Amino acid sequence: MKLWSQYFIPTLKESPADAEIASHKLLVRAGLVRKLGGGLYTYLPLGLRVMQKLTQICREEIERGGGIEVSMPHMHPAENWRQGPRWAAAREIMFRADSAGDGKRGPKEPEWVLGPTHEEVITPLVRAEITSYRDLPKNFFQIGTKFRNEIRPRYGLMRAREFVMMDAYSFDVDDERAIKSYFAMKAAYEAFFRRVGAQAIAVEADTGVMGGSFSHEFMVPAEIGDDDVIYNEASGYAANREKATSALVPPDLVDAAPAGAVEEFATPGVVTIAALEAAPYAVPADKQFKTLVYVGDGKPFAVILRGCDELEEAKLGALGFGVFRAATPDEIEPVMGAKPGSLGTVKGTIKNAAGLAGVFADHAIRLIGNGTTGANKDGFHLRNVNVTRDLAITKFGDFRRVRPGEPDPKSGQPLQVRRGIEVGHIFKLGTKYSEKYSATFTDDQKQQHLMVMGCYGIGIGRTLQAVIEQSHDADGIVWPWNVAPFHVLICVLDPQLPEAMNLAKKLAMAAEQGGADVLIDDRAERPGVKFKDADLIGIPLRLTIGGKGLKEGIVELKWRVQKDVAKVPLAEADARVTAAVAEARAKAS
RNA sequence: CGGGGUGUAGCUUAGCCUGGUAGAGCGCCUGGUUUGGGACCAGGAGGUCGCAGGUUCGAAUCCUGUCGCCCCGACCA
Repeated sequence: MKLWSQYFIPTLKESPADAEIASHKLLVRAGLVRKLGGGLYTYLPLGLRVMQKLTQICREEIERGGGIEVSMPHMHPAENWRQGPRWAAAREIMFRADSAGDGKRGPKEPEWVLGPTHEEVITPLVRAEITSYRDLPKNFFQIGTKFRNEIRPRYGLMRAREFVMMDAYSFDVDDERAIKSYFAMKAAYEAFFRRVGAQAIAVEADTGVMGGSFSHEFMVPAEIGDDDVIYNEASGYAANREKATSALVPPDLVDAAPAGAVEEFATPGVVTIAALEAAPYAVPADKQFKTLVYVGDGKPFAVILRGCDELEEAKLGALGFGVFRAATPDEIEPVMGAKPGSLGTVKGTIKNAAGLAGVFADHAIRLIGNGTTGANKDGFHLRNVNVTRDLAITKFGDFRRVRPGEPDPKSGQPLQVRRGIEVGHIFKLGTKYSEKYSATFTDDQKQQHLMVMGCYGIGIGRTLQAVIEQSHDADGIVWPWNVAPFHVLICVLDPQLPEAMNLAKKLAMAAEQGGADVLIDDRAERPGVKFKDADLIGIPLRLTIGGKGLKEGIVELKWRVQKDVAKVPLAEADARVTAAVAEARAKAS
């Protein structure tokens, strides 16, 4: 039981100037957090209590899913990362943690980094400690602070530089068991989000810099989300935009017959899809081959799409380059023979074909038939271009961005889009890390094998904010029971009356007996202030004790989610409170 | 990192264009009247106008630089 007057809940009437979205405003107004700097937040008592509840529920569910809790350092020797598979890509988001020193030490390579996740720590640990198949599987997890140098922290806790995350790492003897571990974690995530009152859906996702073979993201649908979820309600298909695909190209597609030989024609000044669509050329965008040049691990490569399609850059990750980026015009010309706008991949037209790491074609270009593409000669294009006959293609793949309305790959129904907040992510990693760190075990045939890994993350702070985003009204937060900082708020309107405070404490004890956390508002404030604050901080159950009610012989009982107030005779108050708490707990479990 | 915006009291802000005593509301302190949905009256404290330089008789205001913060883009839990 806490007394408001002796606690610390600094609520605000006005929204802070730097908050844009509802949940961010409420985080600050309800006294949950205060900002230190961009993406850095102090958790005030109320915010901390919610974090602790989220953490405990997370711990329980991950343990139920097979997790074993550990705690790894936040600061890592950079050497661990240099040995790992993603130093080049990951160092971008890492903070160095050098000695503050006196400035006389001279510049050095970073000696330590602040951990953005912990594959680079757990894998060497497991390598050293686990060598036998008898000790597998193992799944280690921790709940703690992560550091990422986000280019743009945003929306309060939504994208922070320092944030609390549950991260877990599974080690298995083979792929099949690893998939089992993966789905055990998926089930644990579903249980976690259900218990904390967040409606999160699992969607297929890109593996990104983590690497690995497949993954799911857990998304909380919200307008302010950073990610697009592509889905079809009926078929159950749901994927992150970066991963989403569609059944645009029928599996039984037969390539159109060539209409004639490839033919060059002059297109002075035409360097865009739109310009080629216009008169006098009049080539529809879906009959154009669009050629983009990227640089992967230092070497250029080409990507071909239909003119009407957009590249989904994240899908290039499937090509296996450590890092990649769009090539600059200066890098393109020496290889292709022309500037962007006149590029193509017709055999024999590429100036230095050997200089390319490959030509990767999106499946959808097969829909083009006799199309048009750049001649690798500024001011010229080629027509009657056919995919199989004419183009130099290393490999086909899915590189285009899907559009709403396209057929869903599961059922052929039209796809839809909605925004979501990514609150969790699970990856089946495979052996990417175990290989680098030689994390092997001996099987019962005395054979050495690489451990098969998975890794898993839940953004605890982000989940907190997602819950608020999903559960609030015009007056404030509406906490789900299981994560509410307190379950019961007893508003004592006349705290100077001893009988009022005595009753409050008696009811508080009854509620606590029933397993509720209780806050008593004993401040010498006017009732209006107390009610406004009560709604703002969103405690699920409110009891009101006033001098007026006491004369009538009643206390009031009100749920945050409901409008109506129940007047409870004093004689029944204990029992009613106990019953209400029991009912809420039962509903929430 | 590219584009846009912004920085004035603990918080929300006016003033800046057109240079001349820095103003309000909330909050805070004192006293009084109030007391069931953010009370009222009286009094009071609190600001080197982000920082540095420049122009000027004079700069919150104009100029340059710099730092912080916010938003849009690429990235992530």
